[in-house]
Amino acid sequence: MIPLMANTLSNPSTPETSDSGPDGLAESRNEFIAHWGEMGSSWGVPRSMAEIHALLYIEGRPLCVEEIMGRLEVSRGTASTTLRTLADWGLVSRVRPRGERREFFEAEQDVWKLLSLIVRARKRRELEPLLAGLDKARELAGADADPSSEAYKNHAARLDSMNDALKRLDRLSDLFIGRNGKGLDVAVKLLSTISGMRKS
Amino acid sequence: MIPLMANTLSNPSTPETSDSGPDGLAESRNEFIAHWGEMGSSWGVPRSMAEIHALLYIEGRPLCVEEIMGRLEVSRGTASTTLRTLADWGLVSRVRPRGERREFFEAEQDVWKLLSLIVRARKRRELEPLLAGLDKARELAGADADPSSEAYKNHAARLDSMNDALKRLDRLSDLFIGRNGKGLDVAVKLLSTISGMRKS
DNA sequence: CACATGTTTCAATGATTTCTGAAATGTCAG
DNA sequence: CTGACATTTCAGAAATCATTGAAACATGTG
Repeated sequence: MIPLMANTLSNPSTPETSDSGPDGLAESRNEFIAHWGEMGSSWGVPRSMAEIHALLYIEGRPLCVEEIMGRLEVSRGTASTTLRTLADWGLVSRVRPRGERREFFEAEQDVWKLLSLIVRARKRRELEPLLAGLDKARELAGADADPSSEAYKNHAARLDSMNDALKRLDRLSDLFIGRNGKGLDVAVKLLSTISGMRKS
Repeated sequence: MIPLMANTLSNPSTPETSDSGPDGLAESRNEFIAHWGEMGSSWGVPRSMAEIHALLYIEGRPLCVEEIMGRLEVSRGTASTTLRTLADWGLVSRVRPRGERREFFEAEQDVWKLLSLIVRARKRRELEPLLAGLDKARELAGADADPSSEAYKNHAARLDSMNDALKRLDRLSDLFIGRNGKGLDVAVKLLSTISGMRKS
């Protein structure tokens, strides 16, 4: 909710974060990274991709590849590939400080925008192909079956109700994606109020 | 980057009619099973678990283990383990026809109920642990840091906004789960109307 | 009880995904 | 163009995850 974009782009070559002893902040960051990585891996996202993202998010400042590699103990190859993917998903952006040869990476800091980017990516890569697959299944069903048989009608009804539900989810995710990563905030707030008026 | 997957299920030879059985329904079922399996595997669900579920859903009738094994070419062990998991998630139920020794399995046919069961399971197994993890990270942050430092405040704000967003998602999923798999339908309808009222 | 039938478990195996590291490629300043 | 540095790529290695198959277990039956 609070704009956290106060990044210290000014002097990226000088590590300005604390490097002193036992640091609660560092512990806390590690905890966050570990949990985010865990979650990622149970949702089909490579653990180190989730970890790299978590690191960039929780640091809140642009990091170079070397720093990421060192912090998470991943290879250059993994870092490069993963950062490209994260950039493709729109979750991190590339930054080139003036007079700096290296590339830096910075994670989106607005959490709702973040979630909406994730939803958008998964919708496109998984939900939509599935819907297309259902259409194909629908066609195949009609190919040579007797359209008046019970079996056909039941089967078609199953495909249709699945299709219907997933199309609604698709629309729901459109809502989530929202125009400017803000409409979604509104939507969820509204939803919260709805939960109170449930009567069942 | 995206591996091509062989489709193990549908092996559509020539659409020649009047052979042994060019059954449009069967083709259609295979198509559905293949796509559902595909989706499952990109969401962290073992392909064969998704396939078994798809088979039970699309057949719409109780099947015994033998039939499942034969249809999807999986081992007895996989079938048993997977069916137990599906039953734990509430997605399939065990059925024992009278005078029948074998156990039969039947998938939930109400799609919204189905989705709400999935949401419920993932919420409990993944979202809630993550929220607990964030709490822990929050504590660690307070351990020895200077609570008035900029670094501390920014870090805490990041954890908080993440926590806040995920808690809302959690509540949103409660709404989805609804009482009897019906309140959720209402929720989605309401959501649809919301999408119309925001233009930005 | 002994048997027949059906189910579960789990170590071993197999398959797939992810990661590494070094070579190839790109970029830029002089 | 050359050299210094940065990034990407990708074949193979490693790690992870899913599956098998057979033995152990369960349950009902004569």
